[in-house]
Amino acid sequence: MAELPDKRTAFIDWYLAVVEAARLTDKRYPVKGMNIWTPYGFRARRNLDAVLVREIEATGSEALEFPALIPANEFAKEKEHIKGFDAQVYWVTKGGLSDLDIPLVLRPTSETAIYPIFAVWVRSHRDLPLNVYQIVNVFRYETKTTRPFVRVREIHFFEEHTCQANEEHATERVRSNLEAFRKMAAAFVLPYLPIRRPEWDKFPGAFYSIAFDAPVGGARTLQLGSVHHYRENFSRPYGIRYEAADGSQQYVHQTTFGLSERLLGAIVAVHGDAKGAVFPTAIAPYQVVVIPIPGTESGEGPLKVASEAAERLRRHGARIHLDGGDERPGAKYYRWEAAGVPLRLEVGRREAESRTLTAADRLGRKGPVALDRLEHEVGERLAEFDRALAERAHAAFAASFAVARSLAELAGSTQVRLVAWCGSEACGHQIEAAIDGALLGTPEAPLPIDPGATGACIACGATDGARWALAGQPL
RNA sequence: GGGACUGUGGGGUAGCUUGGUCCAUCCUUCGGGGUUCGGGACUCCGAGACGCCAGUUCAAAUCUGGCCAGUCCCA
Repeated sequence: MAELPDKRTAFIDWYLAVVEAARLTDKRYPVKGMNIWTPYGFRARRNLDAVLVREIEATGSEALEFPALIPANEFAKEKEHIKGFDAQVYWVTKGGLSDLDIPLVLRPTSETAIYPIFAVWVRSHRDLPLNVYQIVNVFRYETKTTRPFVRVREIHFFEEHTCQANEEHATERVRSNLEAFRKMAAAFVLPYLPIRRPEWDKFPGAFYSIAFDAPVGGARTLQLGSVHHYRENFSRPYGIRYEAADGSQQYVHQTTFGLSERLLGAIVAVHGDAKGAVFPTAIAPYQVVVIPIPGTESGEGPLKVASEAAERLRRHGARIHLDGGDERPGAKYYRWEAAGVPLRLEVGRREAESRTLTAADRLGRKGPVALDRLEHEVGERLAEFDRALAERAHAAFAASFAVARSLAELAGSTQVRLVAWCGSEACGHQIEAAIDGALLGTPEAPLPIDPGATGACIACGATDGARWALAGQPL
């Protein structure tokens, strides 16, 4: 079996090889940017979605689902939004053999599908807040190279859409989303930084956008998701108004919160190593794989003990796989390590006789597990694995940032850079050119390193209004 | 939108410059047999490909054109 490419020097090749070796998708579907979710990959996706659902519903949001097709005239109502998505929509222009009177857009995101209906639903201040989300597929005609999970044309999309009584409440909703994402990211063991995007890079039609960026090696970053404050930018064109307590008519202020399977890509990119993927237990398709080692003369002992252990753990609620195939044990170890399974339990003659299994976690720690205390000890080892994974990820996170004091210093960056920025678009673009990437924006949370005093804008030298911003190379 | 490059079994490849030695190489994968069995076993048998359509030629994986698909660079 071939070695994986080196993660540090050939990141993209490594990433593609890991996705392939872990068997998360099948990329052979003959439409660009549309991958097949294999049973194993689908399990990961389902676990991921479960976390999203749990955390968003904890904030009082309700699931619903809108249709996938949007009439062209509704799609065109908000000018900035259209400009932003025009070039990447798929059109449905025919029904059977005849042309449609009104062409339909296959949703690239669902504002324009949902908001005409919000206008009907929202009548009174008593209808507010309206917090709903859906998990659906959206379609974007990406022109750049597509990559599994990270840049696809059929996106598995989580989108929350809300209506609030006023700007303050909408700001409050944004905060609540940031907090919900903090909990989601904890389950994924993904360190990230919430960053307010610069004006020219906010969501088309938004008042402002806050994105979650994770460093994934070198100066590269991956946007994990985003939260947007729309103010009245959509409620005006779509006529989403309510009658306030004082009898006046008011436009709602809206927010959205978007996430996708990119999170899975980030989990692979951040945690993966030279052996393949590494899944945190919350997402792992299988949390434990049990491998019986029959041996030549050990009889049925190992097999019986292995299935007993698997059955008990399954009843206990663990996601478990018993690998009873007739490959040699070593081949199975490699396979499940590449697949990112957190914990492996080995059952050979020795284990069967002593009723003590051998556990090996994906980070390389090994030790005995008494069959008597199986559920408890496996639970502890999984928790310990998550802790160690978090520690490793946070160490890498902290090491991913460095201050740059001049534009020249940005060239060839091997870290995400903190730069002093005056806030002007012209300077922003100079910074982007210097790092051959993007000015990600200004942090919305404490920085992972202490950069000291801001000083002067790295591009124009102005000291007035200069603040810390982040620059990197988005994947 | 402009340009460059690339398409060979399920995956990765050799062959292409200079057409014939190719009913296409090697690794992997898959099916079957035997020996094995605590970190990717060995061996034997078998399966599986020249992106599509035209053209040039006695002869095309190889040359030409168009199409399709993909990759990279520039806007």
